[in-house]
Amino acid sequence: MVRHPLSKRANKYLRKFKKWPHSPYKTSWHHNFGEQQAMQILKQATLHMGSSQQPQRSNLLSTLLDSFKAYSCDPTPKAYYFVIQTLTVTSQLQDIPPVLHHLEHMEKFETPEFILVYLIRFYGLANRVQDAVDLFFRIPRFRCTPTVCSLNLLLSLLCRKTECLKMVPEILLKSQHMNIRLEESTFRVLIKALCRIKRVGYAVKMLNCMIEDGYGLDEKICSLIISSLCEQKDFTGVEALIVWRDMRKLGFCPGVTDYTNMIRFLVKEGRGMDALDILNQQKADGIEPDVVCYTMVLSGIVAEGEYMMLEELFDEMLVRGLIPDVYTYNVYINGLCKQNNVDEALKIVASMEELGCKPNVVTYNTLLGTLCVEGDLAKARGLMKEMGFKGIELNLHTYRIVLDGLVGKGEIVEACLLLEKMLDKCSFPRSSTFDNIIFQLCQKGLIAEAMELTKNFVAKSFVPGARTWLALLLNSGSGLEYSETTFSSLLGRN
DNA sequence: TTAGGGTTAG
Repeated sequence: MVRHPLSKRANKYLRKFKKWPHSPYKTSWHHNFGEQQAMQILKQATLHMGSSQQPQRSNLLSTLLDSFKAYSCDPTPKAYYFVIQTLTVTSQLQDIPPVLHHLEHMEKFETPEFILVYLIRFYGLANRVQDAVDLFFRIPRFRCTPTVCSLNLLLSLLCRKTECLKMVPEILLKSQHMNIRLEESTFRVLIKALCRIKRVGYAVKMLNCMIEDGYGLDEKICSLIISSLCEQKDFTGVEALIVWRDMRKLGFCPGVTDYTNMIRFLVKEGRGMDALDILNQQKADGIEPDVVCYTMVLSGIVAEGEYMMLEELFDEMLVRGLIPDVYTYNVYINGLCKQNNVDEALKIVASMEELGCKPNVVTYNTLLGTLCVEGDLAKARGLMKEMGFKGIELNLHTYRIVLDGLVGKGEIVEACLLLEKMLDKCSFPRSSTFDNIIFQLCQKGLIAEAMELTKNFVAKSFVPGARTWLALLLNSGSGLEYSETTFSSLLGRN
């Protein structure tokens, strides 16, 4: 049986034929249904737009308006958002202004900020910074109250590019007229940008301004400044120490990460004793430094040649109950080696093994380095054998250290054997070392061997230095009698 | 809570 819903014979008890006034629920349902249908049409239109041979450009706004009109509904913010998203994703940027114009002049609803935030972000990331700025200032015209979200977004976009930074002060000033209250997050955006463009001094000034404005000291911002300046390559240790001191004066209580960042930075800058000072501050503040902090400071102290302090600090660490690991021992052993005290260093290796801490390739490289510089090749050979027994693989450093030791002592045959092992592993010597070996081979009249070695290394894309070519040329029987210096100047190298 | 830290270079 076919039912005719509108037939007069329809069951009068059916809800839709009741003669009650429309309930708000029913109206709302109808309304929602209409909006959903309109959205559906809109979405289908975009699907066709993508697949059609001739894309119906600039029709998306009309489709939006028509589809809602067909269901007697007003276009919703959601529909506008959909249109704007589609236009950005499909790069139809020229169609965005009419949509915004319509949204501004023809609609009545308060445009949700996230729609404008979306577009501002899109413009910013698409290198249309001016469009982003214009849209930001236009926000109130969409009956939308701009918040710090939009402001932070715009500022972070501007801060991405050095050339846009000059716009920041104006934006900040105008945002005050737009009644946007700056928040700590805003300062964080700005301070981050300042740190990135290496204006940490200004970042600190801004921090001072925040405090003067009654914001209270923000530990997160302080940490951000510390970590940012520690990442800067051309920031000096002295500058870092000044910032650190100033922030502490403002009442900053550094956390373990801040201490670690600072110590690492100072050590890298070659300021081991300043790093030690920071470590002492850390202890005084009741924050226990761990093995890693101690190891960093120890290495800084070794680099500065403060060996007395090395002993003292190593002992202090043990007294505090910290257990040194292989990194710590390696630093300590390096300190002993720097004092040419290899015997004591070897004792430490033995004792660390007793304590269950296995020496590694770095431990051995450190020892080998000193032995090779001292010219004690017998002990160096012994250590290499030991590495073999213990299954510690030689790495590039090991080869280069030992190779230099052999060359330095004129052990050219052994050096060549090691070079061949390196060749097998594609580990290349420093070109100066290689040049030296070739030079010495040639001097001994082993021209064919020198040629062969060079050929094999060059075949693996190794680039010898000028002295190799010079030695081979001078000894290749070409009859050339240029002096070595003439060749060097011809090749532009020494 | 986790990661971070160590060796060469005339």
